[in-house]
Amino acid sequence: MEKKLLLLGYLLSHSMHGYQLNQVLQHSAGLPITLTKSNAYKLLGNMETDGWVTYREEQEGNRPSRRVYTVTKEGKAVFYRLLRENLSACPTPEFPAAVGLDFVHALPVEEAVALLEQRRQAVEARFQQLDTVPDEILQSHLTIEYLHHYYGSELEWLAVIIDRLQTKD
Amino acid sequence: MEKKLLLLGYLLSHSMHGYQLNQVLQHSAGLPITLTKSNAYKLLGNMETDGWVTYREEQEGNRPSRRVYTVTKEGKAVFYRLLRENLSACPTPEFPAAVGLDFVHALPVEEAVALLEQRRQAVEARFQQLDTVPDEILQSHLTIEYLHHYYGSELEWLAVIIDRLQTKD
DNA sequence: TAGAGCATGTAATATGTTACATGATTCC
DNA sequence: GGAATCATGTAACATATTACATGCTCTA
Repeated sequence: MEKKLLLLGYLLSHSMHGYQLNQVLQHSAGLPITLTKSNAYKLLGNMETDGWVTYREEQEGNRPSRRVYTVTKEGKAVFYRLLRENLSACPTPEFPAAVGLDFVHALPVEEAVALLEQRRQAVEARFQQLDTVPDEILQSHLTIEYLHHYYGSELEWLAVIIDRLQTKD
Repeated sequence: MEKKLLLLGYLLSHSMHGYQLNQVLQHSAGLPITLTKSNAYKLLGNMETDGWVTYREEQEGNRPSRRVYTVTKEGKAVFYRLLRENLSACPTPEFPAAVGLDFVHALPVEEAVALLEQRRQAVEARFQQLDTVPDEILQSHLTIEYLHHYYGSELEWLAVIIDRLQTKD
């Protein structure tokens, strides 16, 4: 449902066609969930069947025709319902990256440290990327600020853990 | 794959049957990913087919017989491969709960604040739960420490945001 | 004797990813 | 002339959840 909430939210502020949406989704590294191209198309199709959105066929010159989606009245109602649910509850986050942590001790300390150091760099890269987002965009996009905050605290934590592993050695 | 890594990791330290595993999974609120009962059974079945684990049928008294799973040599090799991958890379976390943040402004400020306040309490509850885990368990379970750290920083952030929304009013 | 616990699973459904298909247009 | 871009999607597969089925045992 969160993916539909995301789509409805975007479409409410600007009517868009699928391709355009995908560009938004791909180029912003600041998304809190994954949404792939083909899945976005499928979800748009589903929401259209359910009457949450409608589209009008549009064509610019001889370009392939495209479907510009607009949220219907029912869709808008659904959006508000989903939004309220999403804000008040706390759908549990998934941290696949944390699964290995419980088993670090299965590896020799130096190797574990080296691997985590690699990870630190990967996280650092993502953090930097979010760091370059201009302030005026940050203000209207709380999720980016959220992720920025998350990756920052992640980096701190990783440093602590790496350090702890090393000094225990 | 992370779920299989999780299962292999658990089974390497103690051979277990499915039911026992599920008890571990359910009662520890400190898991970084979701793993439901029927999915665990299915994954065990798959891993058995792939030769990563074997089981021996066991029976206590007249209780329903159970399958005690043990990791094979191949399974162990897979475990180490998955563990190295998991530690060095950083599979992106999913934050379904953050999706709504970008759209808070679609609601009247007071309502948004009230909803987020509700969320804060939900997060607080989870945090408290992790907070009661005794230190000796924390030490051998980095993921719990990880989640504890995460929910803590989440609470701080929520407080800041709620405050910001209110004072902008 | 009724209900909770033990122990396994299946069937139906939902959700999501990957790779592929199409065919025009624009840019180099 | 060839590659990238525009724009849509489908088919096959992978993954996961929900609800249900079974049948025994132990406890109140």
